[in-house]
Amino acid sequence: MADSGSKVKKTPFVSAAIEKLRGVGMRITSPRIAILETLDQSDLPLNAYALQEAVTLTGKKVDVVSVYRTLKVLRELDLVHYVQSSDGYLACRLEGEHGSASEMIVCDTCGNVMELDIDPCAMTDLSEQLSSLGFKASRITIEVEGVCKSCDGQ
Amino acid sequence: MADSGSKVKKTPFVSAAIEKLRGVGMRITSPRIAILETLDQSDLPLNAYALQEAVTLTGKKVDVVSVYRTLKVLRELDLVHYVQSSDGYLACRLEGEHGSASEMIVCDTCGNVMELDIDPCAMTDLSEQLSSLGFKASRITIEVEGVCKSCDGQ
DNA sequence: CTCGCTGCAAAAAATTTGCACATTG
DNA sequence: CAATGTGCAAATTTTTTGCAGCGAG
Repeated sequence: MADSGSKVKKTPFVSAAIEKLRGVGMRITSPRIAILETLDQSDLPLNAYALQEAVTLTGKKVDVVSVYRTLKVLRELDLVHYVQSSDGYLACRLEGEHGSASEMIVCDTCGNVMELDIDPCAMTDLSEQLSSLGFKASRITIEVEGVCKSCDGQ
Repeated sequence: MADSGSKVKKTPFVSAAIEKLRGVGMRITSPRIAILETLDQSDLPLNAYALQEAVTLTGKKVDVVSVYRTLKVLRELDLVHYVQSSDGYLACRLEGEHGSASEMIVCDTCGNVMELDIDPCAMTDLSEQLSSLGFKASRITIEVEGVCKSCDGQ
């Protein structure tokens, strides 16, 4: 019984993640589903302990160790992004579009993170410089900190 | 006596850093100089313990605690960049040019890091999207992982 | 059934804090 | 001299590891 809330229909992120896990031959377990769902419902990046706590609030229970192990897997599958400035992981909802690239803007005030949908490989100035250096990029991370529109008017 | 090696003339990075520290009213102490010089001579990013070890190799001695405290200061003054993929700090040699922006390419093979000299605020695609979102950026970090030219031919 | 995943206990590593003493400016 | 910064000890926090038992496929 690795069913989270029984016949709750999964969100796009969770179903995609499950597919991806299955595709790689990993098992779909209840702790993993709980973690995916919790990540999916969080606006803010969560680190291992915060994630465990958040899962606990939903009534389920996961060991921090499993959170660590699961986060490691999710990161490898590009299902979550690590957000440096918030020290936490965020569900990657644009998954599949830009491969292992992540571009996000993080509001220092409200902490909200928004993924950008620029393809970094297509960013003229950047890719130009990369190719002139003969550098073969395999992963690009762009993190912009600042103040978002709604927080701007204080 | 906060003189590192007596009358050794400081490299641009170290002198600039000292100036910046002085400008903010911070003291120029020997542990700090040792840390700055060690960072300056390292091609690879160093974390607190690696940095302490590296300083020790030069004959000087610093407590890890001081390394942590100093790194914190240097980070605040934008004198070092944190490199996510290597989990370490790197002397910021392009300092002053792009303010609190950092763009670097990290070779997964040799670990070398090179700073790019693109001004992210001028990256057309990026700044366009930021302004259309009404986001006021205060710090931009771009990290590109991949394989550098010299490592490419294996 | 079997192998992967989980929880628990515990070890190891990383980071922080308090405080007396040393040093810089 | 008066802050500031340093080292040392120790507390905390974070992350990793080993292993027996459960559960997904």
